[in-house]
Amino acid sequence: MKELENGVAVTELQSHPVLGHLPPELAQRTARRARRVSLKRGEPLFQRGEPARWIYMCTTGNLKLYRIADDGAEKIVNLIGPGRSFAEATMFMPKRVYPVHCAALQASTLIACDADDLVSSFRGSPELCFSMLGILSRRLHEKIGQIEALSLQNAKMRVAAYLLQQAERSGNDRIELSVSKKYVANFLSVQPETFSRIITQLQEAGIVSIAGRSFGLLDRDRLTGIVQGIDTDSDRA
Amino acid sequence: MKELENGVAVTELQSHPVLGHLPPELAQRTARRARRVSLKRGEPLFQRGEPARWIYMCTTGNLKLYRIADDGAEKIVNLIGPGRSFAEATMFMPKRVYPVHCAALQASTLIACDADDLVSSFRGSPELCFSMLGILSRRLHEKIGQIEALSLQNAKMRVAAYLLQQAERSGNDRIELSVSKKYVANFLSVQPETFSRIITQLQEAGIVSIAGRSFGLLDRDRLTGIVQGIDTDSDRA
DNA sequence: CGGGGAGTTGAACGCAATCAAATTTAGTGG
DNA sequence: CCACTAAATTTGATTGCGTTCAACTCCCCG
Repeated sequence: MKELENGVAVTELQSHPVLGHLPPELAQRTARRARRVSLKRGEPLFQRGEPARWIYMCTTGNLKLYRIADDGAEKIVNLIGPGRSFAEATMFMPKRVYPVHCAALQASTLIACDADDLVSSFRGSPELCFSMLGILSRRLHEKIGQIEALSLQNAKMRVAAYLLQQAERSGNDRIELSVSKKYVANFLSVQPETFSRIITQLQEAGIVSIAGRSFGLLDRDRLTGIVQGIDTDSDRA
Repeated sequence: MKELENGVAVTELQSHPVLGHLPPELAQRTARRARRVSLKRGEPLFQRGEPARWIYMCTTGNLKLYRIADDGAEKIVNLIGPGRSFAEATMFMPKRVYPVHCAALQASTLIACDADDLVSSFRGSPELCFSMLGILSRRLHEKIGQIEALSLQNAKMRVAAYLLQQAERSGNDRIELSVSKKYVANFLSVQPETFSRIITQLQEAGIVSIAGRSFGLLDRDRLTGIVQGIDTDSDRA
């Protein structure tokens, strides 16, 4: 991990989901105490259980937040891309440690903000607290969605739902995976082989087109149907 | 749903995870605007998507928070018993609606607090915000744990982990399910049949004793071993 | 007593994991 | 920029865990 110069431009904090709302003076101080961090591909940022001294925002690259089972198996809980912040929730936990591991999937750059300093900023500002409460409840909601998906949907449904979600995000019918299929598969709790089989199956059914990490949505309706359990394909010669 | 008299005793709010910290005057007002609600077995409290006008604390009985898939399958996201509060996160969501359904598993009584009123109380109090932030981050953490468990652990591991967790909670080696096995099974994302098979298997291996909804932990170490993937039983004649 | 839900047990099926291997792609160092 | 190596992806074959379907018992409560 390389820590570059201390301090970042105040304007850079503007795009932060939470810190964008800091009043000018606090934004100043926070920016001054912030650090820019750059990670090489595969390099870890922090370990689970480690004291959470910093909270982060990704500026370039991609990261994974993950857990490791006793047998060494890895489960990606979230994939983080540019503009996304993470680890803020640690600031408010009784035991202030990271609840997951974090590592870079590609060379990445981040902005790190001092947690202790921010906590004191929050103490004085109900507005800030509210935007943070909003973010946390949104994430909680998101996790409930993930749990539901894992429990009620089979692999094909989860993949279909993911593709729809990604298309939603980009606005058009093109999907560009920012990380390798292997990691997307893990995030969806599916083996890479299974993921591969499912997307080729979707391609053969004319529902999507695939070119490396680029996907094209050809038939959004049938994809929606799959998510809803109305699976009318794949059963042909 | 039966709504009894308006207002509850201030002392009752003391035991609330969040509202226990309200300053005296606010506690007064909140208690006055609160309602006591009683539900019959099976009766719904709210639906997913419904405007979240109230937040709740369970005083007696048991409730389920759940989602419903398109095919009608139900997934319990949380089981709520006496002393546990829920739905607070809705207060801070951009769209203030319940993200899950809620229904009573047994005749239950609850205390309902007015959400709008509370939000304004929070606006003035960073301390309250902080305790709420603490609760939400804790729940977020908890959900991450559930996701990890669903992805990395098989059915037997999840059951074993649940038993250990329940024993942890009660402090001794006795576990008393407060709801029927059916619901526990659903919460663990396992079919009732599978749950039944697993616990009889654990019983035959001498790891637990079962009497209805009462369990006794006979061999905590081997149970821990199962969670960690070191499964040395069940493979015998 | 009778009805219904809860729980258990048995049998068969099917989805997705696992194992194995071939092929393509991406990353790295010279 | 090329060559080399490691990683990613795909395809095929096989296995097994947990679901599903079905039948039966138990027990609580009306």
